[in-house]
Amino acid sequence: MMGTVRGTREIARAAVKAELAEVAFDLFRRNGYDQVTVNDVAAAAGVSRSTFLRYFGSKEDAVLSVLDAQGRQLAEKLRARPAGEDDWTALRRSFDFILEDYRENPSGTLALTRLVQQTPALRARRMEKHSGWRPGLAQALADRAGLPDPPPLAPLVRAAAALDCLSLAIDRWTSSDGSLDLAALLDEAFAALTDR
Amino acid sequence: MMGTVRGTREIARAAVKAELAEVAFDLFRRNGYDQVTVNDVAAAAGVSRSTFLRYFGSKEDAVLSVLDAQGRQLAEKLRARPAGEDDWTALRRSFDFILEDYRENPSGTLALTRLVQQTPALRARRMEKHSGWRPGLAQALADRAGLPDPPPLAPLVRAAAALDCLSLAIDRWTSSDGSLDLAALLDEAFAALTDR
DNA sequence: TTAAATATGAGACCGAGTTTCAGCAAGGTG
DNA sequence: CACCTTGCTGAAACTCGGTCTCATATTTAA
Repeated sequence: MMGTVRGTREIARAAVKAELAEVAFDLFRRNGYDQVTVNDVAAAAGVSRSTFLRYFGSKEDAVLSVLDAQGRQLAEKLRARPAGEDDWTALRRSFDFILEDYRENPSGTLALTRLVQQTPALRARRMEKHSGWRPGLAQALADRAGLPDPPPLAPLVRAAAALDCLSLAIDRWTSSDGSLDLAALLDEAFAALTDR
Repeated sequence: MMGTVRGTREIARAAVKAELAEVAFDLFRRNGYDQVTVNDVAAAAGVSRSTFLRYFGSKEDAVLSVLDAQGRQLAEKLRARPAGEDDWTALRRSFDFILEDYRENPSGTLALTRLVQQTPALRARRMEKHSGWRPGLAQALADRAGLPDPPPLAPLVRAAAALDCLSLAIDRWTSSDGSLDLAALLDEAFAALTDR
């Protein structure tokens, strides 16, 4: 399977979007999410309100649009796990690529997760995105197990629980200011599910 | 421990609130949540917009304020479970009182869960409420197990996973138009967690 | 060069939610 | 009975996020 072909147009769009996201994030972090209006961000980025809202469907997405790619990758990673592996191990291992981001850039990710944690609107939106990942992950689990369509409750429940482990581990890591080991926290969370 | 003393004032307030909720629900169900404005509901209930928004902090809460009581009761029920019981059984059993509502009034609960399922804003708000229940349930589990403060990840993870079971089972039951057995679905969901 | 597609900006518009203020009914006190 | 306090209500102004429309570039393709 080939990577998606991206014209110069698309690349330019992505660059602008990244720029806007960074401007927005800096403002939010400095002055607080609720204190900064969409107008403020647009003005700071030298762009109109309309344009800003065309790049991000909502104010929250200026912070959380990174998660969209993560969700897609996550389903891929899960499908790439060896066939014999049990659900919990497969789910846990498919999270590894996310942990890399946190390991490579702790200060950046910490700033972001802190902002999310402090802002109810962002917390809620993150949960929505996570819950949007559930069907894809559940389908991946069902396919791996050769389950009939439509899949029963079990894979959905496991996907949901695993995603909870991820968010809860990240939240705890954030609360510790990054001093705890995120991978260990995630293992601990999964253990709470698999140990009797 | 005695029940809370409620003056006539409080009772009147509760009655008005219930009346408003019903008017709102009927309108939402008939015309769709997004098509009905807060003004519409207020007018239909013969009350001002201000008053409506004083009773319910938000439009969503006109539908979902019932969950607030459920959350409080849930923590109580969990604390009332026998000491020796394992976490999963205690969590599962503490959900029983919720299932009673569904058994007693299937058509009403079906209409409500359908509305919630069809409306992204309501789905999101329900998730927020559920996630707000997690700390209370986790604390109850930690207290039962005699865990030190602050509780580790495990009880939080288990509370979250159990609540996912509840929502997923209810959603599946709703999708089946109430034809499946909700208690069996909930058992099935929990089994996906406890079975290896 | 021309024509079609695409990105931007501007402004009107809608609806949720907050805040302020004024009126009003109920209940207690002298 | 008159008085005053307390709390509920309605009206209106305001902020802000999000949608929609239209006009105007700017680019790409033919």
